[in-house]
Amino acid sequence: MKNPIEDLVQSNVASQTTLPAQQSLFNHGVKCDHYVIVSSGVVRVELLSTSGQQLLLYRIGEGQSCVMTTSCLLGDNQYFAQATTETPVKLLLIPREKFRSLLIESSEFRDFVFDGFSERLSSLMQRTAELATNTVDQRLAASLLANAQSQGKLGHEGNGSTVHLTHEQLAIEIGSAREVVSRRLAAFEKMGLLKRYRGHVEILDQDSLAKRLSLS
Amino acid sequence: MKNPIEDLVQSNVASQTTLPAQQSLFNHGVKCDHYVIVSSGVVRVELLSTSGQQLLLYRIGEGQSCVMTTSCLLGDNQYFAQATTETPVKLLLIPREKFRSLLIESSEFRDFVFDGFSERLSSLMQRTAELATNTVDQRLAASLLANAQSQGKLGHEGNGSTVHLTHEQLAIEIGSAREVVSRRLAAFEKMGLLKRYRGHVEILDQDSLAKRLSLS
DNA sequence: CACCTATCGGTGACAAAGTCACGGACATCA
DNA sequence: TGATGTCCGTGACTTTGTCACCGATAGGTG
Repeated sequence: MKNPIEDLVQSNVASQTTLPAQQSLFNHGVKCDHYVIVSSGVVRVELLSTSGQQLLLYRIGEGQSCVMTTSCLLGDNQYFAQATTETPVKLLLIPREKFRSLLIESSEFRDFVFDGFSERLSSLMQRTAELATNTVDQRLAASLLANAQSQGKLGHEGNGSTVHLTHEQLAIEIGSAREVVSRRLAAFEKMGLLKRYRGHVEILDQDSLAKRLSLS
Repeated sequence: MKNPIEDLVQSNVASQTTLPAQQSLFNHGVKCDHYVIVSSGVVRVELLSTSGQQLLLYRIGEGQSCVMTTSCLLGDNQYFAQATTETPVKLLLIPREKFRSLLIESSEFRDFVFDGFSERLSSLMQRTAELATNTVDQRLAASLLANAQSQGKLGHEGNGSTVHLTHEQLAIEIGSAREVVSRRLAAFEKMGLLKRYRGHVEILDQDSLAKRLSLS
């Protein structure tokens, strides 16, 4: 399905904004009176409990809409989640009234909005399932593989890759605690799967790591 | 917000079906080519993992739509969840084509559909937050209070109430294991908060139970 | 009634994960 | 060359989950 974003920009229906990285969305004028689409960059949505715990719920990538604000547009549901920019982000803003008329006029836009809801719901359920079902080892291995950036150093050492996340960040990623991640990483290192450094992890054996996803 | 269901029934746009309790929705002809609304009764949606674990995600009550099938209508997302009737259930079915045209013609219907999505998303996030944040004791106490049915026996004993759930069911409800629930209930009984019986729990001290929701 | 069977719940032993309280290592910057 | 803040390691402990097994109870059925 094609998203109708470019059309909107060209026809001046949507206005654009830019935000730097590490900014909270809801403290910066992006209120609930606009429909919001991320046109470039990544926004992370995470829960934060009263005790300061964090848990990553999902990310909003390029071309995806911020469902939370959409909900605000339509119902009056309260959310406990916080949205933060992970990278510099460009946003498309569509005023509430324009949003409503677009829903009526454009079947493509309607499908786009529904699809956003549908995908979010699906990914949230999937995430919940992973958290409830999989062990810390499995989730950690999955996160390492997902965040691995291959380091093709001039065709040399084709299997090496690095994860540029702190233990703290990995813990939020997989819904666990920093200490637990540290210990499991230490165990993985002892098995020769990876090497630990300050601020990043070097993955040595992707295949063995991948086997941990499903097994035992 | 008023839902436009009655209109739909009267105008013969929606067809009705009835299902008994404890039936899986997806094995009974309710396929993804209809938009589904629960007009009476309760449907529970739960995850089930490969190892047979269960986890209650949410319930669909009267006047609410089944978002999962809605998603199926629009996108092609896969779900790992299973929907089961908890009580006898009446369903309204709207064929896919009629659903699409309703979305265009009726702003009320459109709002209703969006609201369904929005509520689900909200409740799912809330549920995830509870599971991730609260302890077993807190969730158990909350579930007991939520499922307590007051037993006003002719104005006598105004504080007594009963929860007609097995330990197993309570465990699914709060996302824990049967044994854990048994042990925590035993502890609660030792504190004089409740009394255990086969198949149900009698709550003696609601106030003290309520205090466990937030504290320590 | 006696028996069978399925469900329900209790329990011990253990494993996995989370929490608390440290302290040390490293980087950055004045 | 401190001073500070972030990152990580670790021990001790609590909470929660898992496994294996058992007895108790309810509801049939001959």
